[in-house]
Amino acid sequence: MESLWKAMADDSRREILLLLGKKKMTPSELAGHFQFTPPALSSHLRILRNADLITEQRLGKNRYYSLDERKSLEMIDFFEKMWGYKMNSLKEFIENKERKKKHE
Amino acid sequence: MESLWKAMADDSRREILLLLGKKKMTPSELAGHFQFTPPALSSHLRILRNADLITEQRLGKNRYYSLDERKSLEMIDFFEKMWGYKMNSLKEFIENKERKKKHE
DNA sequence: TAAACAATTAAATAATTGTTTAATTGTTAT
DNA sequence: ATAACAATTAAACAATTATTTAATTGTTTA
Repeated sequence: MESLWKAMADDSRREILLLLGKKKMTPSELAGHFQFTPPALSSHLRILRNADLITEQRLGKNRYYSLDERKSLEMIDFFEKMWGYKMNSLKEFIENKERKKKHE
Repeated sequence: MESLWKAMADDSRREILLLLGKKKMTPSELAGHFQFTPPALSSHLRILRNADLITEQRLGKNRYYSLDERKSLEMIDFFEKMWGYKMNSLKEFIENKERKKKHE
């Protein structure tokens, strides 16, 4: 497992992404939203991390995971090829948002 | 298998989508681009069809498959939730293109 | 330093998904 | 009707992915 698309294919992983989109969380905190055993959750987080969909930040005992925004561009690129659209406006939108974040 | 995201997760299926985006094709025609046995290809086409990513049109002995554009909206919706963006401009873009096609 | 905690990795098992071979359905042409 | 073709479905098998239990790593606190 390593592909972006395979990482997105799992229902629970997409839910994790939605949760991490709201705020960064530790695995323990995430666990409250699912039925997972800790290793199962850990495995999903590793898959999301390998796909660069989330980033990890270690702080003492805890690890904080948060959404890594860069990857959506790659999927948008696929839609662009698929439909032949030029989705530049969307790409610029996302890229601008990223640039803003960096300067916060 | 039935989910949109699982249908998208397979590399070959995404390639099929790119090919069908260019023009409608029969399975025999598609087969030229892959190593699949006919049943394997048929299985992928069924998965894409169940996910409403492609449509089937029977014509005599042949079946023509083509890209069904409606589904991309559902994935865009997910990105919208995930990033909290309002992607209305993109949605309108796609919806307009659809409306145009209908009147061709 | 020892105990407790957060989270992971490893190894085994369970579940899902993909591919093959064989048999079937429906269509055209002779 | 029957032969040939396009594509599918069914059933068995192969491969991949997910989940569990057990063991491990690193961090804090008593």
